[in-house]
Amino acid sequence: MSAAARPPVPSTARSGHLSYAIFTLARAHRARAAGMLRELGLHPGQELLLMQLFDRDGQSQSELLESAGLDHSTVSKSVKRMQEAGLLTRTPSEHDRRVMNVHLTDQGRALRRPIEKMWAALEATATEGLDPAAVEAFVATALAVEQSICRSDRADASADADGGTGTETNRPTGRTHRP
Amino acid sequence: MSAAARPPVPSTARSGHLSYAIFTLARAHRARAAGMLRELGLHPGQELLLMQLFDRDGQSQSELLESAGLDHSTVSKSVKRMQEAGLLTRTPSEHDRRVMNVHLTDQGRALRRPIEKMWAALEATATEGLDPAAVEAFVATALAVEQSICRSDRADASADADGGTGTETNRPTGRTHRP
DNA sequence: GAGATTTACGTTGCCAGCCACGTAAACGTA
DNA sequence: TACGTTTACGTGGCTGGCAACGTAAATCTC
Repeated sequence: MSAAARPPVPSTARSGHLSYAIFTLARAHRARAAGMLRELGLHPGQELLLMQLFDRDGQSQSELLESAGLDHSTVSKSVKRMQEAGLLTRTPSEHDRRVMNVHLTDQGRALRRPIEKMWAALEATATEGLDPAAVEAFVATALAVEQSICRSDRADASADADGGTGTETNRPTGRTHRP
Repeated sequence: MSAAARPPVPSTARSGHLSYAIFTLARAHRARAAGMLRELGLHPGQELLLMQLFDRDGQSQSELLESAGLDHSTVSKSVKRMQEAGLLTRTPSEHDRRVMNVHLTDQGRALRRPIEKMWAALEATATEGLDPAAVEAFVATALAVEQSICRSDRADASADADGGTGTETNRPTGRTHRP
């Protein structure tokens, strides 16, 4: 836990210290968030779904995964567990018998304020002793980086026409994308 | 894939847009890295262990988890899988029969250049069209935020004298079965 | 209207990651 | 020497997350 104080940057990553910074920062941030969420009885990731439901209760799972940016199987499993925990309910839609509408229970709704407080505390911790202008600049750059990555992601998907795989070292599953 | 273009920030997270930016950026970055690693036959996280071994081959697992910042069980399992994949070997130490020294195989060593290229490509993608000064400022702020979080983490750990939390809503920590 | 396609979920399998428990070995102290 | 403590691992259990397959239902196409 205390080892993260001085991250010994591997030389292989030295050519990409921005990427490495993102990685280590995200890890520390995630660990801190996980610790705070644990006090609320939540697992990391669940608070995102709840926040989406706070904004719009009764979303379908597909809307939920779109707004939260998750995989549908992740949402399916998480929602199931949160239902068993009594945080929300799943009711089949009347108009479309495929969709499941997710509604908060009172118990789930009761978590809104604690989550808000947790989130604010996390933000206060993160921005402690920082110039607000630096924070704004950071957020702006973060957004730009994220958009660059997404843009490159789309470009990579469209340039995926080549069928050459040739990668059989491990088995991170065969590469299957592209409709 | 197209959904990630415009992240609909939940209102509950609006009080902490730096945290939210970290979260979404890390997700995009991680997804991009995972896609590139897949072409190398690696799973996300494994490249960090390899990079540590590139710098110092023959580390013990405890040194490895310290330098990579991971849990010992994670390292134990990942190393085991990577051993089965032929990337490295685990040999018991002679002086201390508890420790396992991890050495790269030729196959693992052969991944150094591809990982370097992958890392550089990822960095190029991330910093595409960005002012180098903005990148430097971003990295500096990221480091400051990370240190703030770690500092608060230590403070929280020392103030952990009270054991009873009273939260039995879910069960985020152990407590799998009642003691 | 029959068949193909798309959509919305469910489910499984696998991996990363953390926590907790357990074990063997080294170490420390009485 | 005996015994408790620390260290280094291994393992099981649980969750988050993604890929892939499967199913039911809505929709499109002919």
